[in-house]
Parts: sequence; C-alpha cells; structure tokens
Amino acid sequence: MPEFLYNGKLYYNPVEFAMDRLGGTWKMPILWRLKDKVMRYGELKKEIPHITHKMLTSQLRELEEEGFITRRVYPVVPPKVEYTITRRGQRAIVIVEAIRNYGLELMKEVGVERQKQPKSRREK
Amino acid sequence: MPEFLYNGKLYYNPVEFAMDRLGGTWKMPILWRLKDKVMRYGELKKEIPHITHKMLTSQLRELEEEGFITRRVYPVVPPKVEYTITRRGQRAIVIVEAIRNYGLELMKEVGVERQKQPKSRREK
DNA sequence: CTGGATCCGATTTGATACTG
DNA sequence: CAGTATCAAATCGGATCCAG
Repeated sequence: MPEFLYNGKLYYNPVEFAMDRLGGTWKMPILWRLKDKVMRYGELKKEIPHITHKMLTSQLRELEEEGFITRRVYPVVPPKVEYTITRRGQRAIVIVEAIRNYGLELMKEVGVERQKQPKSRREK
Repeated sequence: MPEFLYNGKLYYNPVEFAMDRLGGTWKMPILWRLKDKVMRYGELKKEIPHITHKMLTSQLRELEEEGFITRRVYPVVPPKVEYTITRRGQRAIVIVEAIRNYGLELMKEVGVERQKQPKSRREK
C-alpha cells in the first residue's frame, strides 16, 4: 500500500489524494461552471443557488491554492473579481465529467425523479 | 439546475449524487480491493491497515445498501462473512480507476514522494 | 470472527454580522 | 461587490465495550 505525506497530511492512496483536492459537495460543481467561461464571484453565487457565501469563498480559495483556478482582482470600486480555470483545472474537468455521467447513469438506474419546475414560478 | 430527492435527501446535481455513494475516505479503497476477488471481513481489515473497525463496518453497510457489494453470511461458528462486488460495483470500478489514475498523475505533477519501505521491515 | 452500540472530541458547515 | 470573522449546529471519526 502506498502511503505518503503531502503538505503535512498523510495519504493512504492516490484516490484519497485526488478526492482531497476535488471532493466535497462544492468543488466539482464550481469547476464545472468555470469549464468554459470566466466568471465573477456573484455569477458563480447565482448559478449555484444553495451554496453559502462562506462555502463558496472557502472552496474558491482551496481550488486556487491547489492550482485548479486563478483569481484575478480588478482594482475598481465596487470590487470585481474573476475566476478562471487553469490547465490543471481543465484536466480535472475530464474526471468531473466522468463522475457526472456516472452519476446520471446511477440516477437512471435507481429511478431518481427530476424535480419538475412549475411553469410559471422559475427559480430566481 | 437539476435538483432532486432520493431517500429523503436533497441533491443538487449528478456529481453530488455519485459522490454521496462513492465518496468518503474508504468506499473506493474498499471497492478497489473487492474488484477481482471475494474477501472476508478480516481480510479487508488487514489489507486496509488504517481503517478502524467502525469505519469498515459502516462503509460496508452503506456499499451494500446502495447495491455495490453483496454480503454473504455463513452460519458457522466462528462467523464467516464474505463480501463480493456486484455488477453495479464493477461499473463503479471504472470510475474509481479513472480517479486513481488521475490521482497518480496529480501526485507526479506536484512532486509527491512515495514513502520508501525499509527493505527488511515490510508492512504486515 | 464479525458486528452493533455508545461516548466524546475533532472537523465541517451554516447563519450572521461587519468591512473596504 | 467581494470577502473576513465569529459562534453555534451538525456531522464525522476514533476508542471502547458488549454480544452471538
């Protein structure tokens, strides 16, 4: 069994190492949004409705630290910050996509019902 | 944004759905061990040295509930229980393998050092 | 040998208030 | 608009004990 240290943390296998970087509820959804476009903080917040402010900022920080996205601050007021996916992030998208497709497959298999949005009351 | 209920829990996207079933520190390593062989509880425990009793049993239960493995009890004393991967589990292995390879790639990229095992003191 | 139950500390997350 | 700080709630994980 491989076993190694990285940034002071002990990992037992490559899966754990990868999941420590991409896992959790929000990192992959965030990366997915940045897949093919630059986005501002507020745009991400709108497109991922249930994420809290705290989680969005903390997950963006971690993704940045690990080199999956870059953060660009424009020195204007009010502040403007753009997030862009990096080459490493693009590589991760391949995995996210595989997991996403697998999730869809699994949902079909177990018969998950998509929530119907009432016609005249769409999510804001 | 899709959004759906399954077993009383709310999910926001397919990635989250998949990760809820395969995520966590131990589920993929367990599945990985069962990839091509039937194993008893004690064998799994030995091959995944750092997992605790509690985590191994709880993760095996969840994998079973979600249909990734089957549990076969032999009515003997002392008890003998075998765990086998299912077709659904085999399908998941494809994903585990993708993540595993990605993890290895990432480790190389960031320069993770594998722990060298001293020649005469191998892990038991 | 396998596994359930309990206790308890550590870690994660959410809500809220405050800032330039 | 974007971000930080703080506190409380919830979840997770490890250690331990008991049981068939």
